[in-house]
Amino acid sequence: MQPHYQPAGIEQQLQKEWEDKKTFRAIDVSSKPKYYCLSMFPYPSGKLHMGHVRNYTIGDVLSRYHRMRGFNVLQPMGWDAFGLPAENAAMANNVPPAKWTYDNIAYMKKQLKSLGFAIDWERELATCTPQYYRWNQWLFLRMLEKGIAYKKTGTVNWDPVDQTVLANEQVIDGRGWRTGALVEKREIPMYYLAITKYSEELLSSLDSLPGWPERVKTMQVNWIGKSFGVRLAFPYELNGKADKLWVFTTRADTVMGVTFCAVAAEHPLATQAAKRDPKLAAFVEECKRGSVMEADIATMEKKGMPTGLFVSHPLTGEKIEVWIGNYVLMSYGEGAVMGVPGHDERDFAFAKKYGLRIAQVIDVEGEEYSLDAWQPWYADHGICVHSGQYDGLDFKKSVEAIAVDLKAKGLGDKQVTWRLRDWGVSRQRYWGCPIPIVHCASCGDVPVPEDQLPVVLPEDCVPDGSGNPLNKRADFLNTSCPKCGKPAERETDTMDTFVDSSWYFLRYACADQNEKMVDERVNYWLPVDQYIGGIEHAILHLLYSRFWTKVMRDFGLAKLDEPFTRLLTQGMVLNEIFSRKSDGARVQYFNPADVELEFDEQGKRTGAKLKSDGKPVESGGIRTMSKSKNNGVDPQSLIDQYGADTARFFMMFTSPPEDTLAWNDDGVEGAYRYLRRLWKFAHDHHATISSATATAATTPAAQQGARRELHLLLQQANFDYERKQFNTVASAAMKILNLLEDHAGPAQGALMREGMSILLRLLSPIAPHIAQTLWREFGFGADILEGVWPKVDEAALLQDEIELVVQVNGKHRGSVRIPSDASRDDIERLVLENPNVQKYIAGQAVKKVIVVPGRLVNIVA
RNA sequence: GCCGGGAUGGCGGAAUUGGUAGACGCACGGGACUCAAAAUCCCGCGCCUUAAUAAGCGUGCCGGUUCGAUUCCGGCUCCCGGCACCA
Repeated sequence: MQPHYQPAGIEQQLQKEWEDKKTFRAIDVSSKPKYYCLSMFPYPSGKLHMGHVRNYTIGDVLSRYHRMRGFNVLQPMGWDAFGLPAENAAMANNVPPAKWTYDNIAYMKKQLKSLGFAIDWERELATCTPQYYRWNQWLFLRMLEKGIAYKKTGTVNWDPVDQTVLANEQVIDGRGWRTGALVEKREIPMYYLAITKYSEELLSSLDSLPGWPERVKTMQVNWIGKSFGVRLAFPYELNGKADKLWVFTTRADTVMGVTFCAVAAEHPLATQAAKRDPKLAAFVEECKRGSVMEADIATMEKKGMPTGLFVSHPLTGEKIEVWIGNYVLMSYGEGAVMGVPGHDERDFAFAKKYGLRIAQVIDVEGEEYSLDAWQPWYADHGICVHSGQYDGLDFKKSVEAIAVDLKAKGLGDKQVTWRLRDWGVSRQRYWGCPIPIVHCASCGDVPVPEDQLPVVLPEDCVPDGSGNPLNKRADFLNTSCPKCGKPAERETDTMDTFVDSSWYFLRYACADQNEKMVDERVNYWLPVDQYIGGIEHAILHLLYSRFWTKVMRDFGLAKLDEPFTRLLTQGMVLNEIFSRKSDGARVQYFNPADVELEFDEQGKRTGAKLKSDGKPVESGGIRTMSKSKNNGVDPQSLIDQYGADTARFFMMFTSPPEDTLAWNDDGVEGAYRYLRRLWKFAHDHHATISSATATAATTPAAQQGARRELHLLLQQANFDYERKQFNTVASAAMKILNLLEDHAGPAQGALMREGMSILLRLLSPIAPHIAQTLWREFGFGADILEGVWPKVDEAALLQDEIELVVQVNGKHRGSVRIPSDASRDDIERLVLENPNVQKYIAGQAVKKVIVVPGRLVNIVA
């Protein structure tokens, strides 16, 4: 045995052995219970980042732990390989996205292997290969047949200079990222998937997921946003024609307080009004500027203009003026809202700004209404006032009565609405899955017949930032109409990459299946028993995957209602952002590795400067690691310097999996030191440990305390493995080594051997290379993965005497040793006799004695 | 702005979920070993008064419930994630 810990050698050797023996190949059927452990697949951005290392180490710990617990484990890996960054890299380096992507995959795969993950690489997939994305196309066409996929117009960010559609990420402060031009909204035809048809089930089946974090389920519930309200109409007459302006409200009880209506700039009424008035036309144009992002719209200054058009209040007949409002979204509800400034904060601000009438129609007992300033209670449910026949009714009753009256007039009814919108999947981009549609002058939009799939994406295009290069590719573009045979053009939009990631977990079950999208093996492996990924995916990816799974179920492709039984949402890995404003407006970002921090004597931060020039840099907060802010940390140097086990052990030890982690590698040395100490201990006591035999019955009295400690630590580690709190598992492993070091020696061989065998197995999921190597060195067995998981010896935990904490009036005042079988009366007597207790009671009458068995006694005086 | 989450020593975090706050580790200080350094080992390490013992304060802030609150409730502050075309 080597006297010193040399991770590079043992790690490479074991990784090769695992590969040669196909140790982690998942068997499609087994008598063992199956455990499908899946980490979210990476986007091949170039190199692994810290978030990947964290994510895949958590997944690997769970996979190895369950394997040792007797499960048939599947842990696959693949590549979410389509996406925008490949096009950006292509523009920057003049390399086709395909080459860039495949090169990155090769490099990152090597990195993953060097971390020793127990992955079944035979099931690897990449979403940019036709073997994968042909099934996106196939299912899309089936959705089209069933009406789940359909076409309508949608709003996009438009860069007027580059003449191209921009992603939200490419809009910075309302301007195109490359041109700096003011971004415009533009309406274009797109394909949508009718996820809203599944709203009810997506909401209700969250209850069937006890293995999901409550916070994720809450976010999904709010996102789906089921609300009960009333859809109502304001009749009007325009150019001699009668029509109705429809709105939706969850606060029909406030309808008597309507003093205006507001419509979106894209609303037909706004369009008509703009034709009559150039000022309105200019305002409509202004509203159409800016990004389509909800966060931008919600925080921008609320502006409006009156159209001059009046509608009638559906209940009172009062004339109500229609405004155009920049805050009204065409894509939500009816594209129009009723304005109740008395009881809606946004409407209140709007009315104040434009001098519109504000009317109180709801009263809350004990509160005073004033028109001067908004009070939060104005938005509360209360009793109707100044509302004619509805006066005195509460929220529920007034909504009911108002809905009945509206219905009688044919001007509205109760309605359930959802915040969830249908999923727009068209992207005006090259590096994605082609939408399998042909546009024919005579037949219109014609689906590509199944036997002509896949529509293959040419892999040699280099985008230049001005639109989709597929539009310039004659060999892709030109085809013949599948219906009439005449020349026609292919659709050049590609699919949202969320489509690719919405079903890859099903494909892993049968990645070698080339005749079908999936086969019967999905019904063995699915649902995923444990899914692990970043909390940033709590809504979109997880919701789309749930939807897509339900569609596949309804098409008879898989027998499952939900794809992921248990979900672990890993916290983000953050790092500080350092920047400096250089000449002009451009901000320059510096990697934290190149920045030196300054501290005062108390260790408080006083400043930061760039190492290269010694001049100060500004801190821009602590955010998720990203290329654009240059605050990423490359994990490779960590692996190269310390080895995979140290990187893995440190990552697990430094923080619980679900916590946000502000990056700091100060503890890496400690993790490495621990593994070195473990190796040295194993080396120094090799003979003692190898030759000893242990049974509980033969533990000498002097060692019983240590053995009790050992089994308590095992108990805690088992508990923490089950609740997935791996930082304290690592901590238990450290405590066990501390314990063994305190009890080392030939006379304690049995204890050392038992302790070492427990320690190695506990450590094995986290630091598999060193655990496996030492396992063999001691002759515990050929493969620790086949070892039986250690069991707590309950007999070892028993003790004759226990220590009880003593409190007087809730304050800690010492402790007493008592026999572990002492009765309540005995305890009270012993404690009250205690001199220290007597001192603090100081003659006062004892009112109450609280005994928490095995823990403490509190004397209330 | 809306939705979700978080805040505990100089730092990462622990406290088996209402019962000894600060386990384990990092950093730091002191010592041993060494010609010296590294590595290693030993001791100390929340704040405050104290020579020590001992006491008081202390889990972002304000208030509440309780014999007892990091944990439960109400109200704030700051930070992080998401907001439908980053993935």
